[in-house]
Amino acid sequence: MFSQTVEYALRAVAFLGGQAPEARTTDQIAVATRVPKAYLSKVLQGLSRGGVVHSQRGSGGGMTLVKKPEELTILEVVNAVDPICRIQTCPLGLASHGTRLCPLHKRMDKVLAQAEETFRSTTLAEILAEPSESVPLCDFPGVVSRSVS
Amino acid sequence: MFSQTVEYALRAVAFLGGQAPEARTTDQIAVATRVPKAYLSKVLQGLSRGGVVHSQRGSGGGMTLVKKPEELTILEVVNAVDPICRIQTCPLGLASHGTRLCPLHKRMDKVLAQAEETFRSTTLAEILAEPSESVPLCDFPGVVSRSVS
DNA sequence: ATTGAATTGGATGTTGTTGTCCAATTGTCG
DNA sequence: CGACAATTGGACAACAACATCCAATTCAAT
Repeated sequence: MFSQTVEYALRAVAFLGGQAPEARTTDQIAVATRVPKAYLSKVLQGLSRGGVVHSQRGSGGGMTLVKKPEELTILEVVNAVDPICRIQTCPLGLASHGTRLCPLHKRMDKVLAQAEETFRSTTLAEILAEPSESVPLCDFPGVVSRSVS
Repeated sequence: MFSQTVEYALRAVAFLGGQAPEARTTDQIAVATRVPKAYLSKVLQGLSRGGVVHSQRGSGGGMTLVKKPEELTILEVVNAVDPICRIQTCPLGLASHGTRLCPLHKRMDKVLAQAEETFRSTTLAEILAEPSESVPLCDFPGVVSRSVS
């Protein structure tokens, strides 16, 4: 139900958020998140255009989060690469349905609305801080995920 | 976020539920739901294999719902053609994560769980009966959707 | 200025979804 | 039985998603 692109984008952001504020290279992110390097670069381009990450070229460059984890919602990440598109009008194009959705599409849109809300109300910081048996992207349960550099 | 296949399947089922219990031909469904005929036949095959509809060949044949609308949930339809696949294990394949999801994937799975629940708790009958400005698949607001035959 | 590190963009390949077409099959009806 | 109606299955085409590769560009550091 979620695209690979979304999955990859969230992993990348989770990694960046768990690291020191210094820039991380695409290669570093790819290794840590187990995402194919070449494709990850495309995903990161999307995140960059969407204003989620900042990219810096040249030696010492790499990717950094634009916002602090406390201010970055999952929804922003998702929407940057694969926007949740609410059902606005009748997909059948029935003129009479206009803006009002029929009961069927109301249910489908409800699911989209729930997804939006769940993602909007979750910040990256929450995900990183949440006590859990397994830390995001980290192979050692309960261990604080910190820089390897 | 939803596949075309799911959209088409739901339209087809909504149409069948709004009709008399007699079988409806793929052509009839295609016209009524504005779904490409040839592709619809594939979708209906899926619904048939999934036990949602029954198909009858030959003259006078066509598609019928297996269950009564009151007993058919939207989830059954969705799962027949494009199953909602919950996140069971860590997508990174980290051994240590095992069955426990990290906070990130917990959130993603939560959305899937919400979708499942919304669809599970909605029957076709509810969708057909719900008072609305626009009846499913019907071009005339407020008009009861009934057989054209 | 030169070198090396890093992103960027384009071209390309691969796979899955969507969609079409048609012959074969199975059934009803007269 | 014969004619017709309908699904079934397979092959195929178009397009988007996923993925790879490489040359060009940009920038820091020396």
